[in-house]
Amino acid sequence: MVTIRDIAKEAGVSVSTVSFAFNDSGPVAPETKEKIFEVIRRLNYQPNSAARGLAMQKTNTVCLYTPHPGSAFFNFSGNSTFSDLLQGVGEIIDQKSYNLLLSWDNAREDLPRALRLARQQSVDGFLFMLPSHETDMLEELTALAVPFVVMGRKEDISAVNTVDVDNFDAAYRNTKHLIDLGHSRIGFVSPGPEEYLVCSDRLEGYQSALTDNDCVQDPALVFIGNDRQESGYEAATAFCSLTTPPTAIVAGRDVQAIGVLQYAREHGLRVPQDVAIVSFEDSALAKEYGLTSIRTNLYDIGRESARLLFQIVSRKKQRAPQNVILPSELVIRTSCGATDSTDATARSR
Amino acid sequence: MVTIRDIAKEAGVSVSTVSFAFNDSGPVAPETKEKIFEVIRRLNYQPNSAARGLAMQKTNTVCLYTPHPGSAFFNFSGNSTFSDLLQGVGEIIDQKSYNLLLSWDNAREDLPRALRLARQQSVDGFLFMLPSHETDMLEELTALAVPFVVMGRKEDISAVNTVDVDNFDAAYRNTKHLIDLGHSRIGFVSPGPEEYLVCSDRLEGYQSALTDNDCVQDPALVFIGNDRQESGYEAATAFCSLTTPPTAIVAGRDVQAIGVLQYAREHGLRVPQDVAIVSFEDSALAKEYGLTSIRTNLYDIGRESARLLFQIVSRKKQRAPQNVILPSELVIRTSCGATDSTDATARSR
DNA sequence: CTGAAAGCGCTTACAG
DNA sequence: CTGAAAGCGCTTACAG
Repeated sequence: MVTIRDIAKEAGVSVSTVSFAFNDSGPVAPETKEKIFEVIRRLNYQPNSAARGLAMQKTNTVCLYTPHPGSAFFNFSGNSTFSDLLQGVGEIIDQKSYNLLLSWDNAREDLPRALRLARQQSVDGFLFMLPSHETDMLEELTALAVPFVVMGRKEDISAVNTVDVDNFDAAYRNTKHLIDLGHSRIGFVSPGPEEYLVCSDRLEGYQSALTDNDCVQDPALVFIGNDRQESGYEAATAFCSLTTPPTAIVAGRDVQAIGVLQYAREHGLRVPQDVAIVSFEDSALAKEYGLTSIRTNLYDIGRESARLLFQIVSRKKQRAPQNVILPSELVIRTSCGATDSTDATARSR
Repeated sequence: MVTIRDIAKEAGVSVSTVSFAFNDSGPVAPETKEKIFEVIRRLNYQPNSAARGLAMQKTNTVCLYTPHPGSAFFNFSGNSTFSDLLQGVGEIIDQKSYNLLLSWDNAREDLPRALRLARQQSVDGFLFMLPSHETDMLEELTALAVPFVVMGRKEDISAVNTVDVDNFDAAYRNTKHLIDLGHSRIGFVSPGPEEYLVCSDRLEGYQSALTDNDCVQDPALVFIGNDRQESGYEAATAFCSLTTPPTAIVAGRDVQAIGVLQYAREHGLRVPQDVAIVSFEDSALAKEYGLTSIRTNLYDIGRESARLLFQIVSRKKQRAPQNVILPSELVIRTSCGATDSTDATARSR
């Protein structure tokens, strides 16, 4: 491989001059600079990143830390989760010309991978996509003064940087919206297992809205779903087998809402007249099926997290951690009955 | 951060001895070693990766190079593509304790990102997930003697290392299977745009099977679909509006097959009696819906590619490139009519 | 504007 | 078995 010395020799200048020219970090005479760049281009020179990193104490790469790729969480919010998130993160990474290290925990190892990477100074910062708390790790990272931001939790561990949509609030608003439309018996489909913060937050938001508005809190009206359309269908089946079925359903994610719609269609239930539906995500599906849904975009979370991380990385001195709450927007369509609705099921496909 | 000198000082030995002990790369007296490790543990020492990389000329990271995260290709084979692939790659990466750099092309830059990374010696090798040929880049990489393997193409550019399932063969067998069952008018739903090798290979396999067996080749029987269930539904709609609809359909991917099933159910067509269906992927969906499908697992491709890459990376001298073709298996279920079929639509949900 | 030199934190012959 | 020293390829004060 071609090194800076090769360039210096070929251009007849010193190594430092080449460095100054290449990085535009020192005064170099125009003609000298020109000559140097001619050689650089001719030899396809690129500075060795390890050498540069060592000298500058900087890697130019950030680590996106996720649960194991095979885990359910990885694909958590439906089809596009991770790729949406990645797109948001990638946009900023691109912009900054950084590298992205993708890492996850390895059961075989004692030391969390992120900690090792931090101690090795392999990356300049971390973006965490954590299914649950890992307080110890985050504390050590803080102690080491390694920049990081946690994505997708609303917990006010105000000691760390976080970016999230307020899932509690989103669920609260979703539910409240149905209540305002006159519903009081409302079913809830959890987007996934309760261990996930997203899920418990949404559940709690739903419950609080009910409580605050003196509505029934029936455990039979809560169904733990997953990322498959089927789970929405199953939830609807369960709800409708009750003596008093709910008149409205809060689906934890758009695919589940589709499952509910399917059930409704197959069983001659009109939406929203017989059952009103609201959902989360506002994915392409929501648009297609006329679902009222709350926009909780992982793309935004990815982008804002990355932005925040770069802010921290580039700051010299420590600052108080930031807790970014992304606005979520209730997008009203036909499935909830708030508009002078054409029947949503009629849209079929 | 704690350096090797800190350890040496604290343990009262030289820096080289610490290095020998830590890496088990030289003779160290047992007591010395013990003392050293005590200090290492106490101070949470991990060698600086840039320094180590510079000294050893090795980064311990490989790059998974993909189209831009936002691109359609990224999510190409349906829901789980990338995460499946990643799981396969991740498994091997974990095993080798390597790092994974995720990279993609940036429209704003002239130089392909992979080339820059290679020249910078930022990674030890590449895993390419390319939608199309990038011959120039691959050639320079070869010239630079940078190890890489290309995933997901069957082109016999035998000059580079590749890993793929034989999509042509898979489509051929899928189609032949239907022909053997007595069908001669067979529709084909492309899994995506024809520019993608996967798609053109599958299309050609389908066409060859028809030609070899004297079946009709009707352009109206080829529908270009995408990664959505709807495209299967639309294909079925198009096919059934023909004067002579096909009696069997080769769906380019499982979700499309589901779309076809849905159409069949809604229009009272029995599967496989009225229309037989075969598909690709053998995803969880195929199992659930009793689809006959060809197993073309991206998990396998990821795993085998990573394995091959590590083989190359660890080899000292260059060897002739390998072209790995992964076996694909035709999994017969009820949708094709080969078994004494219970009606596949009856399974509904 | 330019260059010689120290230093980033490791590894690895080479002596002892 | 142990240590002093060179070297990996950069950057960056410091002199000139």
